[in-house]
Amino acid sequence: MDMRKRRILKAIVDEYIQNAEPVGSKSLVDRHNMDISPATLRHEMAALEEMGYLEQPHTSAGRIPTPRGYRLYVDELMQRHRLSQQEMLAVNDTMRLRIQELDKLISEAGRLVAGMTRYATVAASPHVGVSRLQKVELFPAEPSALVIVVVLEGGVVKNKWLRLAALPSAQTITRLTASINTVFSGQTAISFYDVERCIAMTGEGSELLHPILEFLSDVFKGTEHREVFLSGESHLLSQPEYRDVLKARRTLEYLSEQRHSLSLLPLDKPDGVKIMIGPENAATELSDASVILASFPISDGQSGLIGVVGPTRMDYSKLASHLTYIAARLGRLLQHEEEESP
Amino acid sequence: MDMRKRRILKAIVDEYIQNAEPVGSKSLVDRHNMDISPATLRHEMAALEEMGYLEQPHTSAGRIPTPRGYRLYVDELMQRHRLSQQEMLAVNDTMRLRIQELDKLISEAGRLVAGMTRYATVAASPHVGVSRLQKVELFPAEPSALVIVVVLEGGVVKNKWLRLAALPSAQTITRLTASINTVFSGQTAISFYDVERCIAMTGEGSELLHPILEFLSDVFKGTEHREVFLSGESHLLSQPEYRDVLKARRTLEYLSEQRHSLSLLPLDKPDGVKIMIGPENAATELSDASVILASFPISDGQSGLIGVVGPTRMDYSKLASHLTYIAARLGRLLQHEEEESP
DNA sequence: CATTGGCACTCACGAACCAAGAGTGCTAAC
DNA sequence: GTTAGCACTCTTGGTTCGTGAGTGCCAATG
Repeated sequence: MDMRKRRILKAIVDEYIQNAEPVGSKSLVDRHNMDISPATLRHEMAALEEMGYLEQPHTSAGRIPTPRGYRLYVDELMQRHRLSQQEMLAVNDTMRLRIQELDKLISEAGRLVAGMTRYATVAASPHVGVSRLQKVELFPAEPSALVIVVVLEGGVVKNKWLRLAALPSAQTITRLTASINTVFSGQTAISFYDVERCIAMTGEGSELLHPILEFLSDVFKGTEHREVFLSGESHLLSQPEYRDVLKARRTLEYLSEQRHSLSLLPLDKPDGVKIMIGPENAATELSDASVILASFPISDGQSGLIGVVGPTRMDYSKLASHLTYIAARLGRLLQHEEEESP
Repeated sequence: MDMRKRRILKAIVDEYIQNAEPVGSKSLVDRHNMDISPATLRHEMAALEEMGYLEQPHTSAGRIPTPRGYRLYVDELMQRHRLSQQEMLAVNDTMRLRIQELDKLISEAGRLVAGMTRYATVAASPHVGVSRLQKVELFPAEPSALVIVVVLEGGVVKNKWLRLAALPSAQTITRLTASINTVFSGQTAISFYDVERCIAMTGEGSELLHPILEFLSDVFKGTEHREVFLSGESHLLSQPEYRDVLKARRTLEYLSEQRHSLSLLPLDKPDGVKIMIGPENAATELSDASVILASFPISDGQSGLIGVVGPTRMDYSKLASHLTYIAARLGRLLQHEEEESP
């Protein structure tokens, strides 16, 4: 594949990304002041089509890139978009969000990206996989309620509000906490044997164990899948490829229903950006959409994901660099909070 | 307004809600086997139009209800839909969701409603307004991290993961916890004076107070607005009135952007269902949409909201009863968890 | 042999037009 | 007060047709 073909392909993809219209030989020559004639260009375009990088929506229309064309484009042709000083400043500024729960932070980051890129955005909490219990804490909170706080290794904190007929004594609470922590610290699930042991160890008040351990079990189960937050759905609708409501609905439906088990998420390269173009997506529902994902480290090896979803015709270059920057910033924010401001 | 007109109006609204098409005199007579002729019906329809309950999209089309028509319909005409045994069972079944954090529960409930009603759904956490601090708890969680847990009266629990260069001693932590609780328990905000007092009381280790109190302040601020969760957005697109992508986008944009300050939410009747039809919505962006909201009690006077958004042509009767039932169930679930299963 | 101008051909798109169908208002008769 | 009849209106869907952007092929050229 010679140099000229590459330049032409790049020009076509760039053009199509901008205008969303099949690009023809004449208009391309005009706009990109190339030094060849439309006829020559047509030859080359026919060749590129032959090779599978371009296609025609119908005879006698311009060419549009195939997924394979986009692939070559993102891998080799596109020039890396660099964030301007201004853009970086804007990110940093907005990023100074008040961090609270991890989940909140992540969903908020998704919203931020949606706002900045004007694309539909997915953000996912870490896939904790099996996560060890670090600590359980109980404390009375109201005349007749107990708050259970569960901390897992890696930063996940869950709590539950437990209403009771009567509040147990301080002593009982201490004993409960102690026995639960002794038995389950470092565990990754609740076994029948451990429950027995815990009941025995607790003695009086052990009837309270039931709801607490049930909650603990839910927490363990909950960490098995990542939680996925969606935002900026409306931006999908502003893309011309989703002018057809039915298509838009299908995509949106898929995104919001498969939220839980989004299988698109395996990200191998630890820190890189992953781009999935059209049919490269595992899900057939997304076979005419593209997904760009970036991961950000949260703590010891676990990482969250943030990315955008849109039509295959998307501004890969700009989005990739935006996502990289934001993910990096997010990772830094999460790992060394104390040194937050420069 | 005589009885017959009311019956006719009801029939028209029912019909239009089902079919989404302007209803004409002939088809109405056929389908609702009325005992009058189309011509008479036309007279009545003209009268109803005169009164402002009906309108024509264009001359020589059938009639559709005006917002005012819908209003009369929901206030006086529609028969209350009663949930079937099956439907109730389905609700209860799905409702047996694992309760964790309050926010999660609420957003999950929203998703549930979206799935059941096939409408776009909003769910809002309680508008706590000024909420008193009940308790702050700190505990070490990792070699170099501290988890802050803040409990407010009314059931809101917030936590934050605080990374530090070095973990303070157990003693210091106890002292910090004690002084914070002493000074701020029952408070609704952080005053400069209190901060001073707290620092003095803590003594050694008081440099840790800064990030903790900052978080506390964020929590106080955070409770000023309700948090709003959106789900089932894609259902909006399946309504024929949103076949126009532009309109759908505008509505969706409004819903997801105004999430924070949704001013549509003041609900006066404590336990009832509130229905806002078209222009009755404060927001002009929703002037051709309807909103049905139900509130559910969370604890002492505070309540959350759950509701659906759709075109003015919505199945008010069914939705209202569904929402009522779900909200009631939710409230019961939240207030007496222990007696969960019958 | 790659490049280019010329030419005939194709196809989506929008405008204009037309027929069918559903619905209306009005009027005169019951 | 109710109804049948009638003329009229307006949307909807299908067809036709011209236009324009684009193509492939070919012959001529450096």
